[in-house]
Amino acid sequence: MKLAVDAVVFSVNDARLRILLIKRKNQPFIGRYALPGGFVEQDEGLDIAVIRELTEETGVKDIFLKQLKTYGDVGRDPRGRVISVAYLALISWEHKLKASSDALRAEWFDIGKIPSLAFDHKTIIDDALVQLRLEIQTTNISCQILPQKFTLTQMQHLYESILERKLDKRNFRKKLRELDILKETREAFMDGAHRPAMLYEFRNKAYSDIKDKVHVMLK
Amino acid sequence: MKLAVDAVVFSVNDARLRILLIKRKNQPFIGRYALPGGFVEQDEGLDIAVIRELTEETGVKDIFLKQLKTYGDVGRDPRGRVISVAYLALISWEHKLKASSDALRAEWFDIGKIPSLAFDHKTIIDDALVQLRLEIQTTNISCQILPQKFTLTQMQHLYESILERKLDKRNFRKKLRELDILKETREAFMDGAHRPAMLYEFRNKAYSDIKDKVHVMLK
DNA sequence: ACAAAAGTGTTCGATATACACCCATGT
DNA sequence: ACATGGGTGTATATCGAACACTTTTGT
Repeated sequence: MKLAVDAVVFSVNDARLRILLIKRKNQPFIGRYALPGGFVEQDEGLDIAVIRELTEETGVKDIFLKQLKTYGDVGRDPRGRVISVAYLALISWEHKLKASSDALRAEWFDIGKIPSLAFDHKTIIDDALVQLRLEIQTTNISCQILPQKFTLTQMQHLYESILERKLDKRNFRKKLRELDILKETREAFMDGAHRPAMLYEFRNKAYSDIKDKVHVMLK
Repeated sequence: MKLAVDAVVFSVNDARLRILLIKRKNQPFIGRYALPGGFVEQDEGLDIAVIRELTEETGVKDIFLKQLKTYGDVGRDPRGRVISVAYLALISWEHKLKASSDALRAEWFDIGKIPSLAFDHKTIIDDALVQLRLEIQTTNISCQILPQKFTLTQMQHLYESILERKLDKRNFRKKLRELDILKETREAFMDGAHRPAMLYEFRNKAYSDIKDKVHVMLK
């Protein structure tokens, strides 16, 4: 019986939610894409193992991790009994891939354009998305996936791509004002022939519930 | 490296939330109380393993199970590396303990009067309570812990003992009416020198989100 | 008659939702 | 001047919270 960890790594770029996948270079499922992950060592904690694997395989550092669920079906790995502890992982597009040795196999996919995957990894991603949808509505978890400084439109697009629905700009901003979790920087962000946008940052980047209440970010 | 499952089994009786614990009869922690559970067999799924262990140790059948979290700290078991997948388990007081051979060691404790526990089981219970508090506010999970037929006051007491706060009777009942998840039986329940209470049952005992929305049951 | 829990509606404040126009910039 | 996305407020509807008295039974 072997114990593995796998990470569903999300990031956002260009208003689209992205997921990190690895092209397998060993059997089984050689050539197929899979979640980054690997076996846990004998004297290694689970969280440590995920961090190690992500660093090895993707060069990514500074990752927010949250344990998701453990997958232990008997037939899930053709090599034999492998139990995998899945993690939800979030990083900002800023500090993705410093292209370590092994990292070449890591590729970002648009959520919704995910290729056929090895093992039960599609199921794991589906579960991760459900969890992410819950968390983004009830916690300040988006601070883990947005860049340090961001515009409110970027943030709204992140919410929209995770929730898969349009939100109302004025209501979204009003809610953010009430929550008082952001602060203005005095910097503007320009990316086209239009009025520059104010850049914001989180007052507190520690993961926490919003308003210590079940709470919904709305239309 | 060994894989175990442990279950945090909740039930409710006499308006108090109860938890099922086992007195250990082996080292380590001999004589201490612990969560029911045990090692997963080589060709056994996780869910199957929990059901088997619960049946063996407690005689309990017909249990609602939901995977909670996996505990894999290196030092959590003095015998060596043991990873434990924890489950939230709910049963109605009706079909608890048919006293199987091994079941004698199983005892129900009032939540809040939990003795000192083996391993990291106290942490697991704390995590389970957080999860249960979330679920009872957003799903119809209470159908898994209430008896088949129950009074609204019994149900309210269940909510109150899980949420650890008083709820308002009229608001609680109004909300239940709006949710339309219960139906009246035509039976009355009597247990003292007072007006008899109507017995209700769930329209649908399948676990599901309430109103497919994040939703709060209130004061 | 009294004690004890069951049952039942209304009012008020807070929050959710819907919605349209002006602003600053590059070309 | 126009095209593009940035930025802003108000009115209505829905939902949450507070609150007290009558009913039915056993003793």
